Amino acid sequence: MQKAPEKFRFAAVAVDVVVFGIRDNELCVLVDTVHRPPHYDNIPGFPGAMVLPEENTDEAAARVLRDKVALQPIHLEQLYTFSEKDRDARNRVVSVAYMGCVRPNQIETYDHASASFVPLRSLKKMAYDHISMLQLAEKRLAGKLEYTTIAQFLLPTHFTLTELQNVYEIVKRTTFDKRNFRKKILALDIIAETGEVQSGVQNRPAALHKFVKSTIQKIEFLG
Amino acid sequence: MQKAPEKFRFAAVAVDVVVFGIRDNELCVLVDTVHRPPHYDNIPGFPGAMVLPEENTDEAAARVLRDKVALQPIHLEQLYTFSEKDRDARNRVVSVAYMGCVRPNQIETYDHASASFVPLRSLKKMAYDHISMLQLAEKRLAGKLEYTTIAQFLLPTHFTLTELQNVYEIVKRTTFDKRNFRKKILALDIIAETGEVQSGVQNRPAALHKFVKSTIQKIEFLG
DNA sequence: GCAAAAGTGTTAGGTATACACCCATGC
DNA sequence: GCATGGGTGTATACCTAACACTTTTGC
Repeated sequence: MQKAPEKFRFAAVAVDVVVFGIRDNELCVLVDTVHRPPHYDNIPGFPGAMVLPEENTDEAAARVLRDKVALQPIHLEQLYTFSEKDRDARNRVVSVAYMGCVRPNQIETYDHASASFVPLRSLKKMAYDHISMLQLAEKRLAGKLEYTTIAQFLLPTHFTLTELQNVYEIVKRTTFDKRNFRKKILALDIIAETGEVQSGVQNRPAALHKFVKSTIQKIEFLG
Repeated sequence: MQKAPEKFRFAAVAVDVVVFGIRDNELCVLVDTVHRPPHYDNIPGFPGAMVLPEENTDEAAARVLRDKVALQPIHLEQLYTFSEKDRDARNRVVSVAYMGCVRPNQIETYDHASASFVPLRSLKKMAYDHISMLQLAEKRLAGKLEYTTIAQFLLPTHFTLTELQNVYEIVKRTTFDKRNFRKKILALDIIAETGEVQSGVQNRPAALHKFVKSTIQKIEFLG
């Protein structure tokens, strides 16, 4: 594959990845530390990298997570492309942003020198235009809960109905009636009992459920 | 603004624009003629161009329509970014695809040497990966009808309720009961009577309506 | 037996659906 | 007066929302 003509190659194509996960009943994102004097001095930013000649942007997003922050997200999808001329003060970079999800155990065991999962509310300033990315990603995630089974990627494979309801309540910043939530979600036929129950809890153990399909599905609008 | 380092500038960033409009009760898109031997020999493709140093991709998409096909769409939004390594056989091009809408009078009066509005069903083969873009854009448009007021951009500013219903039926490839459709759409309080009626029709003239807000709004899910 | 979370039904109000006829206009 | 599309109401089924108590377990 040839390079494009020089005059059109003023910009680099990058990917940045917003990875969501839930910890301690809070929505968190994975941020790395950006240190690029003189513009950025140890400020949080999403993991990202330039796209390489031998990969497309999906592959670049997966590589960034694997190689830069040692993480394999359970779900990854394209979010939006950010192309403002001055979004990177050093030179022209067009960034294809991705959104990902990880399960709670991936957060609990996560350990990295510079990157970590932090609650959304703790992020006031971020490098580049990453605050815009975060806002858009959060909206997209909340939206997708309503019409897809994306919630499964923020849960263990086997989970209780209360845990599932918590995902909805945390991401959508609202509360639901327990009985109505269960009726609605069970009527969709997207989850099934595993037959197992919780262990090691001090109260009545809840029945464990799983998503019938392990890939993302469309569901009927779930307020 | 500097250029990015040479090693990351192997790709060019392009935009391609999928413009929808309705003519003769059919959903049409604007296609231009791609003639790039030896790969493409007068095959339809969406208008596109390389992004220039002095613009972002939104601006590039607007410029492409203005300068290449002499069209000012009434609505334009980012669709998806296509980055497969071999999507352009000549060299590496990452394309940020946009979706636009035009009103019927813009189609009726449209006249251009190489570009034209054609019904979707007439497009079997297209240049590059433009068939994928078209499929995604069509799905996005149908989806957005349900939860936004995007339909307004496919209609004259003053329209009849039947015309509005036709937009939904054509794009979603289905039919609705007239009374139920009207009840639902009127209950949303997004459209108002203009006080005018149709003229020059052979039957009872329909009342003309308009969208209360001329920008795209979120609405409650409208099946 | 107490603390903690799990699990479960009913009712009422509102929404969605199915359905058919009369109206206004131009020719 | 006829052809054409415009405009309207009701009854039923379904879905949604509000609401509180009993069960099971570990300690």
